[in-house]
Amino acid sequence: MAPQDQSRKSGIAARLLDWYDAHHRELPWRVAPPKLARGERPDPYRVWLSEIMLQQTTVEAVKSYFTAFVARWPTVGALAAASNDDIMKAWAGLGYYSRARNLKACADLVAAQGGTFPDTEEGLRALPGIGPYTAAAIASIAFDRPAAVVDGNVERVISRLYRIETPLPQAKAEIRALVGQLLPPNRPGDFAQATMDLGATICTPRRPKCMLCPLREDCDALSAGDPELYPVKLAKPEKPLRRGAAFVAVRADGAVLLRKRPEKGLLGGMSEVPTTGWTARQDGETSPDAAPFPSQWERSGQITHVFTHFSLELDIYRTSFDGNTPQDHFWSGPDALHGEALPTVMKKAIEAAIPGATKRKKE
DNA sequence: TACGCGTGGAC
DNA sequence: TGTCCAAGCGT
Repeated sequence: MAPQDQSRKSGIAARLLDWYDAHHRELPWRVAPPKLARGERPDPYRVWLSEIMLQQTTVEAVKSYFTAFVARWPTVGALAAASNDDIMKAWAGLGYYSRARNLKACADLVAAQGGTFPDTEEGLRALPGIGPYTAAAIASIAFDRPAAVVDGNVERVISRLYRIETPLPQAKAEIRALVGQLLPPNRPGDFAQATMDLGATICTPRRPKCMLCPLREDCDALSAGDPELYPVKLAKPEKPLRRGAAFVAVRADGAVLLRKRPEKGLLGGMSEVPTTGWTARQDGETSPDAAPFPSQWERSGQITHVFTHFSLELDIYRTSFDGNTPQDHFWSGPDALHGEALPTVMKKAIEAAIPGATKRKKE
């Protein structure tokens, strides 16, 4: 690298760290720079837990889940001792449920090693649910390792800083290399968090606040006047529409009939009301013939829900039922329903049939 | 490499 | 409204 390039890069890192010292966000899982300077270290368990929860998930959505998890399971050993079912219930609503299954698998492995997390990128990368980003994040934030942390924020900051025309995800390798060159040797964890904070608060996807940016003098895209055009991304495919029906059976005591979904795949390991398959769109009405048992099914509305790769329309049917419990189903009483491992789409379905049923009871 | 995998908020 | 997108991972 030419000397002037090296000088530019160390300047960028220094300006970013100065900005972070003054403007970093206060987050429940974060140890702020002043405490780090006094020798305080982050708890690797809390760093790991927060990073898993934050995968493709907003900080605001994660906060209450993180607080609840660490209050209930303060250590990785406590989490390993919990049941899969309790963890799925606690995760319900946060989405991407394979994360919860991998969380438990990872906790079991770490607890079996004495409760100590690996302190290298390579060691962390071998654990379930920990990919390139999360391994680098934990290694740098919890263990002060000089790792190149590249998430969506970093991709955006770097692609604007260098006005990278290569579309994502193709540009990822180039971005990772640039981050590696920018990385300051003394504060890798703060550098990673600073870049992410900058991306989340200043270098935002739309209407970035360039006038407030500590890197405005360094930014190629700002110089060219078009920071919002970066990062360049490939067009996304259209979302197909699928349709189906969901069946809400209510017992005289208010209990709702549920069953458990298969461990793998969409909403794996979560609970649901019985439904038909979710097929490509068909015209016309669904019919109650596909219900788990014959009954006086009454059409009770329709819900729509949008998943990552398809939209779903479910016709909702309701019935009162007091016969035998169908095979592989179970009843959840009105006091238990809000604590079930119900994904949001299933709460919507139940709410359409029994308004208020999944809401937490008032004390 | 490309796809499957949730949810809620911002605009 | 629809569209984008948020601290990605597993296969």
